[in-house]
Amino acid sequence: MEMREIVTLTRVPAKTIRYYEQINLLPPPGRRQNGYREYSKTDVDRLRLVAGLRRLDFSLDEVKEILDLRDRRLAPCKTLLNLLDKKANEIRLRINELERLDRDIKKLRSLGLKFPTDDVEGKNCVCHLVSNQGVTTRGSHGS
Amino acid sequence: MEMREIVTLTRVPAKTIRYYEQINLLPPPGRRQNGYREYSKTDVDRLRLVAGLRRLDFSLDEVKEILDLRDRRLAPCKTLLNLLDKKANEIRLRINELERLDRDIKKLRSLGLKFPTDDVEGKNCVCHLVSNQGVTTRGSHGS
DNA sequence: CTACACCTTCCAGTAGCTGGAATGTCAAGC
DNA sequence: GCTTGACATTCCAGCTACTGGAAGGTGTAG
Repeated sequence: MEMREIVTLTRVPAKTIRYYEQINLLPPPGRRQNGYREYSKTDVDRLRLVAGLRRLDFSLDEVKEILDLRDRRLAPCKTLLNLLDKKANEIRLRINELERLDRDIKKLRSLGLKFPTDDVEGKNCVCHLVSNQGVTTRGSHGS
Repeated sequence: MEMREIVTLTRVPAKTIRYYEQINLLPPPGRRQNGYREYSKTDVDRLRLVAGLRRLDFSLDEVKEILDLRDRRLAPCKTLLNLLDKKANEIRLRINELERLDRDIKKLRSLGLKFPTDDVEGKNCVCHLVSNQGVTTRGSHGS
C-alpha cells in the first residue's frame, strides 16, 4: 500500500511518518520503481502501536524502548504495564501541579479585582501581585 | 548590582536572564568597564514580573504583550486580569485532557493485567490494546 | 497540453531554555 | 609573581516532536 493508505489507516500525517522513519522508529519501507514508499501490513501494525503510545503521552524515546523490546521478542507487555503505571503517576503529578496553578491564578484574580485597574505605577495592581508571587521574605516559612 | 545579585534576588538563572535580554524581553543593561552587566532596581522589578508570569504559565509572547502594555503605560492590569481568566480556562482544559488520559491508561492497565504478559505475538497483549486504542471501526459512534 | 493531486528530498523553524567550549576578570593565598 | 577558583563574557549546538515550505518528479483526467 502507498502513503495515502497508511495515512488514512493510522491517521498519522505523512510528514510524521517520514519523520519517524528518519529517526529509525520505523524501518525504511520498500520502494516502487518511481521511488514512492510501499508499506506492508506489518508497517501499519507498528505505526499503530506508535500512534497508540503517543496518544497515551509516551515520549518517542519510551516508544522506541517498547518497540526495541518487541523487536527482540522480550515480552514488551510486562514492561508496558509498568510504563503505564509510571505514566499514570506522572500524569497525576502534572494534574496536581496544574490544579495548584489554577488555585493560584484564581486567588490572584480575586485579589486583583479589588484593585483599581489603571494603577500602572503604584503597588495596588495585579501586576505587583504577580511580581511578588512566590517571593518569600527571608525567614518566613511557606504556607 | 551585578549578575550574581539579580540571580539570587529573582531566582532566575543567569543563562535565562541573558536569553531574555537576547529576545528583547529585558532591555540591555548597563556595562562596567570590564564588560560585566550592571543591573538596576528597575531591571529587578521587570524580571520579577516576567518570572511571576512564567510561573503562572504565560508564554513569553504573552509576557511580552503585558510588558509592552506596561511600557506604554496602558494599564496592563486590566489586560492581565483578562489573561488570567483565559489562562485559568486553558489550564482547566488541560486538566480535563490529562484526566481523560489518566482514565484511559488505568483502563488499559486493568484490561492488560488480565492477559498473559509474555504473549508477544498474539492479540492478547496490552500492546495490542494500545495499538487499537482510539481506532473506531467504520460506522461506530464515539462514546 | 494542462491542471491537479500526490509523491519525493532537504532545509528551516517552532518554545524556552540549557549545556558546553573558549576566553576574560577578579580576589585570595603562597 | 603565580596559581587557583569563582565568576563573567560570547557564541554555538541541542533538546522535543513535529510542521511548513521550496523545488522538483509522477500519475491521471480532461
